[in-house]
Amino acid sequence: MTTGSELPMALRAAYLTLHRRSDARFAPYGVTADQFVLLATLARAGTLTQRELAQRMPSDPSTVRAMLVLLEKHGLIQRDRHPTDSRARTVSLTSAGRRKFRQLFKAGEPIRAQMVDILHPDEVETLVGLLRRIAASLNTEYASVH
Amino acid sequence: MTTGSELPMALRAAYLTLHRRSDARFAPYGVTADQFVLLATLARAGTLTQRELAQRMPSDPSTVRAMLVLLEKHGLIQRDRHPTDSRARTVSLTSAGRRKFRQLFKAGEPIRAQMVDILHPDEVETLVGLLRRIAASLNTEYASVH
DNA sequence: CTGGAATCGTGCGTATACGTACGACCTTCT
DNA sequence: AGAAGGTCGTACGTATACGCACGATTCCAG
Repeated sequence: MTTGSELPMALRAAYLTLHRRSDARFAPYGVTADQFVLLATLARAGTLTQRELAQRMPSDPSTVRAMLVLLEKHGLIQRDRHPTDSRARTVSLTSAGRRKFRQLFKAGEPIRAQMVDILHPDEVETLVGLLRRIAASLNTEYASVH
Repeated sequence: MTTGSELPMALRAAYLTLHRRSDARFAPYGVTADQFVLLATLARAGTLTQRELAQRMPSDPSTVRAMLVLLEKHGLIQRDRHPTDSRARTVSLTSAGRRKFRQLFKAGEPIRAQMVDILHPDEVETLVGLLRRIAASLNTEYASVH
């Protein structure tokens, strides 16, 4: 209400709605919304360690691992030993993964378009900027009194 | 990138960051961020059916049910038979639930404040408005060609 | 007032989101 | 070199987020 709850609630509602729609949209391809995010991140970056991938999603490393195990089983990504750091594993798309990503990107187009169409171009830019400021701020522990 | 992916990604990043921070903040009270949302919704509305509660969160009814089973076990909410509709069950906070909610609301204050402090008041209003338009739009199936 | 459609809650299966603890390995400092 | 401390991935447990199918009930059309 008159409290500061409106922003968090609106953020939650918007995200969950987007997530539901995306899941439904990608389901016929046997892929989830979050898997799409992972594939998109890899498509952009090429090869990453699991850690780097998790940071860019952004998601927890242990969550990403579970997703990778699944996606590897489905043949969309591959994990190899890191050339110099034998703790790490590198992750990249297979050619099947690249192909699948292109399909998904097309399939998702209507949703992205719908989000953008109801806003003016300026508003999109504003919104993205505000969201990024929020995320950046919430990632810092906000040095309290000491 | 230059595609429409920025908005969905920024929305995802902002929400997940908020969710992590909130979870960490509420953990000492034995409550999750989503449970807080549920309690807050009940605190505002009083008594609701499970269905109505799910719509307002907004979450899936089966998700809400699982949360209610947990919260009931913890003594924070109670479920009773609906007076006129014997299919439905009504949900409301117990007095322990109301007490807990007041604590949580205070505990969450710094996070809400942090979100608002880095924005001008106008920006907060703008952001909430934009998020609501997005959510509303994505909830409608966007009548395609026919 | 009766038979079909819609609605409520439940149960089950899968995927995500974390936190935490662990072993293996790298790095750095002495 | 050797020890201390950090980092990488893994494994496990819990909570959410759904979809789907089911039985029970209510609602509505005829």
